[in-house]
Amino acid sequence: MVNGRTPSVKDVARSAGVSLGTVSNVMNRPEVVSPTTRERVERAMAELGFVRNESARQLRAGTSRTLAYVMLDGSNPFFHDVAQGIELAAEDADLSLFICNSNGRAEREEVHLDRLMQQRVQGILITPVNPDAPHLAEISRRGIPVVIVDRVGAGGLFCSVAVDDVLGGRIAVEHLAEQGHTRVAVVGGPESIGQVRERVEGARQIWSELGLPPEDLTYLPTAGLTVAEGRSAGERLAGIPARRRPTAAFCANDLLALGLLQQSIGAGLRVPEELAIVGFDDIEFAAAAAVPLTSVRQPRQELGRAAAQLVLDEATNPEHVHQQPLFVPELVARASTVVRSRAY
Amino acid sequence: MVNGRTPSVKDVARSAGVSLGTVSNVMNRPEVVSPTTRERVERAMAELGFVRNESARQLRAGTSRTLAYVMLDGSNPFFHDVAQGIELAAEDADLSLFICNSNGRAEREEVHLDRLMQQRVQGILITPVNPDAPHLAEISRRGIPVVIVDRVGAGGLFCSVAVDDVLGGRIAVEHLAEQGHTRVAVVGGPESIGQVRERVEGARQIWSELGLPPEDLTYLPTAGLTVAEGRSAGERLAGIPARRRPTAAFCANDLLALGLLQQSIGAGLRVPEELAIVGFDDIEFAAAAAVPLTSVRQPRQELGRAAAQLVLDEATNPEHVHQQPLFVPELVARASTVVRSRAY
DNA sequence: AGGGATGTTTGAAATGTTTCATACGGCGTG
DNA sequence: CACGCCGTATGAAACATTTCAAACATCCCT
Repeated sequence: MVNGRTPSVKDVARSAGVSLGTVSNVMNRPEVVSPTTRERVERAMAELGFVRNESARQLRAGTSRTLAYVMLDGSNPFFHDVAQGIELAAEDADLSLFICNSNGRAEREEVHLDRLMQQRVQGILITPVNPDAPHLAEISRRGIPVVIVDRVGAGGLFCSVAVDDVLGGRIAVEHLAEQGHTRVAVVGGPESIGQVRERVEGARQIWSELGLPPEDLTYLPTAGLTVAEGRSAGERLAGIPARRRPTAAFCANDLLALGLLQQSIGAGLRVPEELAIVGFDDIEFAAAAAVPLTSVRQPRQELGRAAAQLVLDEATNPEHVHQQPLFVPELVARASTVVRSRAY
Repeated sequence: MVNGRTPSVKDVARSAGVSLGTVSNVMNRPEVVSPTTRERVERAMAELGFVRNESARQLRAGTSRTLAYVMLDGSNPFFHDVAQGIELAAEDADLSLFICNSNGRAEREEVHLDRLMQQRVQGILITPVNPDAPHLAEISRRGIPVVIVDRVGAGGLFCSVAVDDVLGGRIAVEHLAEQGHTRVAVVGGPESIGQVRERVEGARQIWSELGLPPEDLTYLPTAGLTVAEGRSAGERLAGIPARRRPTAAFCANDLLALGLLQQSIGAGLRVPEELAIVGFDDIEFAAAAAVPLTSVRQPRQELGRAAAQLVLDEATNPEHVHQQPLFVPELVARASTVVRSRAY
């Protein structure tokens, strides 16, 4: 604090009457320095208000102490739950977590990845706009561990942690069929989003396996996975004549489902009696909706935690081999599909 | 890429047949280098796959290119909207944003702040557990700009950006009184949270100014600002005999309000006829609830953006003076307080 | 007394940038 | 032809750490 400049190891060394190396040892290998000098150095640090300069440390040591997560959609609580899981794992490993948000835009994603490379982060977790984008492979080739979250990376190039989205679509629609529904809407889009494609695919699979006519599974495309899009899908649904209208809807995520739910109730439809609704992700607000939402649960935090562990393994274990664990989704039935007396 | 090591300016210089300084100039002052050499250098960079080492840059230049936001509660979408506003401002200034989450725990907050100091971030935005904590002042004294978000910093030590919480409490309860309610519950806690104290205070103020008897304003304390706590408050509310039970509730934030709404509807109460509900923050899920929630709106993104601008001003403008702008909250009336025919 | 062995401290080198004073090379002018 | 000027390019120093071989001190053992 002497002359405005923030003190460096050199200042601490001078003030404690030891050499540079000793100060460094106090910070990094306290066991090799004698208790008395260690204490002297520590006192000097406290007096001067010394704060280690992480840039210098990293430059010399060559290793950074941060992970990064690039999430796909900051307005979807699902991704924050994933981030929370990553954060917990990072905390255990004494690392910081840098959180970025691409908002679904490839060019934002690339800007963030560029910066992260410049920072030489230890590893990158990402829910990518497009898991096949060449820059991801490029980063990995450079030796920075990359783990894909909530998607399966193509060709085994990366580790990835995901839920079986096809299976998720299957169990959602199977549940609706079990409830006796024979006309079902599938709501989601755009199809450029892999998760959407697979969930819809799962719905179609089970529908045909159940021997139900394909024309009774109506696909309602949306321009995004937001509450507003859900409402708009609801309007389109309401426009279908009642006798042909689906009696149930499977939405590709919970935001859509919440929007659909709100619009339908507002339009006077009873849920689930006139329209049953299933979402996907099981975010906290699904259970908290006024008609609690049936949803396909992903283990959100666990997904993040597992991904973080993989990235750390890749960063530290020379014998690391890429893995692509698939979690099994689970249907959580609530009032939006089950008439009151039978719920729980 | 030659021998595994990532290439440095030196490698680029050698490969392009120029000196170190020239390569640096290409990156930092392209206008002083002749077009032909510039192009040669750029080609070399591309060929080698050069990525600038930010640690080294920062060490030498003394200035980092990141801001940080330490948020109070990662599970509340409100703070993510604030973060989004900060991010937009950071993007304009070509800075990265480091997002941390203290989860309301002072010791986590301190760990994060420590790390941020070590990184020598350009500025810190924070919604603190306790705005009077001495370490905040200490950081500021060291020359790192600190801006308090969503609270007013004590004693004008920092810049801060907030909404007038007392006023927010006033307009919420005034609105309920206008709707004819004469028994109102105020739901929120713990009182260690400043925002809660002030919102409750505002409610009390207007209640007494309206000449209503204090015993008809029931304070229902909660242990946190979560959906679950809102449900629990709902149970306690339902336990009050109908003729003494409040006919309206003002919740200290939207998560509480959503929980209360859900519990009440589940218990068969009609909203708003039997129980009117007002929340605070106006998060996106407030409007999306099955009974859209009346809420006191905070300009969430704007809050973040303004805070970022203040921190940047403090970081770059030597004549900076601390400011504490207070935004004016605004009541957004929806169906949870206004009977259908009158809503909008 | 000599010789390890052990435990602690030292000092210099190295990390990858940016900065800045200096050198260089033409070119127009006097 | 010498001079000064201007646009470019150079190279060494500086930034704050970590690392590591070497020096030093102490003690024990023969």
